[in-house]
This record gives sequence, C-alpha cells and structure tokens, in this order.
Amino acid sequence: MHSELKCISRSPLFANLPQRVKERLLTISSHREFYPRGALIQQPLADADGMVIIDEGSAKVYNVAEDGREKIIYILNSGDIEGQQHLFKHIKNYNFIQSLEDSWVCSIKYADFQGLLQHSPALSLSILNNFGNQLIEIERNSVRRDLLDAKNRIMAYFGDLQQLLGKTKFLLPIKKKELASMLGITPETLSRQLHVLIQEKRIKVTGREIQLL
DNA sequence: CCATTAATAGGCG
DNA sequence: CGCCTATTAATGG
Repeated sequence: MHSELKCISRSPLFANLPQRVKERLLTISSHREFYPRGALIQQPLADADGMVIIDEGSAKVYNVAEDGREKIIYILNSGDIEGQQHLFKHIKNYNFIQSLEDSWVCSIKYADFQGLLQHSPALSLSILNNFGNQLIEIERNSVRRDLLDAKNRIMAYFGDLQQLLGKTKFLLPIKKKELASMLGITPETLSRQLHVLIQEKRIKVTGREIQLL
C-alpha cells in the first residue's frame, strides 16, 4: 500500500469501502498524475471519459462564455471527485478543470468503474450519497443566487466556511476574483461589498484572511 | 528585480 | 448591480 492506495482512500467517497473494493479500484485507476499550478486537467471536448479525483491540491471547475469571462462552478479540494455524473450518460460537453496549485490527480475510466459498481453495493451507495450531497450544494447555491443580493451571498458563503472549518477566522481558499465568479458577481462588486461589511463591523478583512465578528 | 495578474477605486448607465 | 478605466498591490518566475 503506497501512495496509490492513499490516493483513493483519501477521498471520503471511497474511504469506508471494504478493502477488496478499494483494491479493485486501484486496478482500474490511473495513479497520481502531477499537474503544476495553472495546468489544465481537463478541457471540453477532450477525450476524457473518466472521473478525476484530486489527491492533493485543488482545482477549479469552470466554463467560459463567448466573451471570455469565466464562470466557476465549483472548487475541488483534496479528496474531491469530479465527473461522476457522466457515469450514467455520455455527454460531450465537459467543463474546464484547472489546477489552482501544484496538484496530484488520479482518474478512473467510466466503463471500468461502472463494472465495479455492479459488484459493490457499498460503492453504489457511496456514489449515491455523493450525488445527493452535490445536489444539495447546487440547489443551495442556486437559491442563493436567485434570492440573495451580493452582500448576503458573500455572508452566506462565509457562513459556510465558518461551519465547515469551525472557525470565525479563516483564509479564503481561493482568490477574490475566483470567489466573485463563484458567487455570480463581479470582482468590483465583491470588493465594494466587502468594504461595506467592514464598515458595518460584521467582518474584518486582511488580504485573504476573513474574520467574522 | 521586472512583468503579469489581482485587487481596489471612481464614474456611469 | 455590471461594465469600463485607471491606479496600486501582490505574485511569481
């Protein structure tokens, strides 16, 4: 058991699977490819018929509009997987995935993975739960975008981080430009609303460090 | 270091 | 609030 097994075990999605299933996963996954900061891990229409797992590092999943503006769909961190939706349907239009820092990435071919799914109820359940969680997150973001103004979207995001990290003081995991893209606002609006929030004594900002008051 | 990118500021619709 | 432009700050090679 070297880094290959860790690569899969590290992901919450696979961590609690029986040992033999993990071992099978190993045989169908490619192991720890290195992507330097800024490298494209996947791009649309590329022949990428696999799921990716971020072993170490982080990446952004995004699309670009005609005018070149990019919209971040979500951020992947260590242990996160992307692309499992294509397990059930082959869609040609993939998103861009770009590493945000030097990262190590594993991948699994759909066909292989599907075969394994049929033999492991535990793995199937694991995938279902992952789908559920992802759906909840997407719905929540969607509601926020529709119902909250920029300032409250920002605070809602900070609230998430607070809950996730258990701290009221934390570093933003991404650049403010990218945060703006995630929240569906412009960097200028983010900058301005942060100032408003500071003046309202609701937060304190030092570079990427956020302190909730 | 310098060059590029990110962040902020101000004006306007 | 988004878009545009100007200026400054941060980054990374």
